[in-house]
Amino acid sequence: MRLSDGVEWGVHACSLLAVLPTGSALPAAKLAEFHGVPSAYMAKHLQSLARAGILETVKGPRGGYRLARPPAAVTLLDVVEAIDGAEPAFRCSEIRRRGPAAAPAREYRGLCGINRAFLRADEAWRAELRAVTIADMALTAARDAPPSGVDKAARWLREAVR
Amino acid sequence: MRLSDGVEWGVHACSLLAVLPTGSALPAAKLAEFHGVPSAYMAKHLQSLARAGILETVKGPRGGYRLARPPAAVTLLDVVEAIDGAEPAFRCSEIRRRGPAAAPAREYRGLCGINRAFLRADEAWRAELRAVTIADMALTAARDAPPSGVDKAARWLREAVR
DNA sequence: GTCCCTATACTCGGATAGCAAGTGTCCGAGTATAGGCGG
DNA sequence: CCGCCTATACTCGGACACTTGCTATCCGAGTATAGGGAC
Repeated sequence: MRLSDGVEWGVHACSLLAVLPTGSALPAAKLAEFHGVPSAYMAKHLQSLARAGILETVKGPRGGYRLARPPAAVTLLDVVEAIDGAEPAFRCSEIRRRGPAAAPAREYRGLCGINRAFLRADEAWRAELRAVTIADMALTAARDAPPSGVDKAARWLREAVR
Repeated sequence: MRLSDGVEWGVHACSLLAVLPTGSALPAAKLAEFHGVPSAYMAKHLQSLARAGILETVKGPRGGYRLARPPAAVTLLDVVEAIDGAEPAFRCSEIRRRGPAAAPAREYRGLCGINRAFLRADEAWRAELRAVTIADMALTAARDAPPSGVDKAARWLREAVR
């Protein structure tokens, strides 16, 4: 089981957009450059985020992406589901209804017990991600990063958003 | 993000092995037949479970697989990690250290905040799966299944383990 | 009748193809801007 | 000097190859068993 790399990029991108001056936007190419990742692929994931209503797009010159909501109103789960999809990791194929011991399908009531257990685990995972917001991530990143890094980032941002 | 299908098969297989008479074993082909899945592929996952010490193998005629521990001592997490691997779903590629705002690598102390958040979620997921055992699953399956299905399964098992 | 030996058939185990989803890239559609032109 | 128009360049957006890892399968190595033969 592996989460798409795009999720990591998406969270980082949103965290950077969270500290953007109000009203301004950052194009995909700049976001990719800042994180040192391929521009075209970053753009793909930003599109997913925009489609999900997390980012809003500004077209034309001086356009780009910006957060569509306050950073504190965007959870990690929002980003994960936008990029990776909202389906649970465990997908029950109802194999209990197959094989020689199977009963008629209509006699099975409720979900398979195994499925229920995995859905509970999935919900616990989601709850944890729902409790963390992009605002938290931006703050943590600023707090944890080396001072020289924060400084360079601020300088770069001023130049990029010009 | 998607969990391997083999995990579902593995849990079902272990649940069936949990109700096996003590000392007997069930070959991969029979386990596959019972669940209506391809025999060779089921065998592959059973091998993973055996390698992880969850199942033990009995070679030769009347051989097969059986649980290596009491069903209550095998958790869903054990099965998941045996088949799907134990690595966390989110893998941090440290992109914070790349790009124009990066500081020298040695200045970064501790894990990336985003990574920490995802690891917390991962741990919550694991804790939930660690709390459920194969014994629970076998019991639940027997309780939830239609009576006719339980009956057919018992009959089939008696015949298969012969 | 009992013990031993051998051939058998059945089991697991790892090495081998096929396929789907994620990874990475490109070019076209649309638009705010900047400059030039006319009034 | 001011307002309008047009051309421009910059942006996103979806459609197109490629690679990795999961899916599915096969045949070989090893062993408990069952049957036959000797004592």
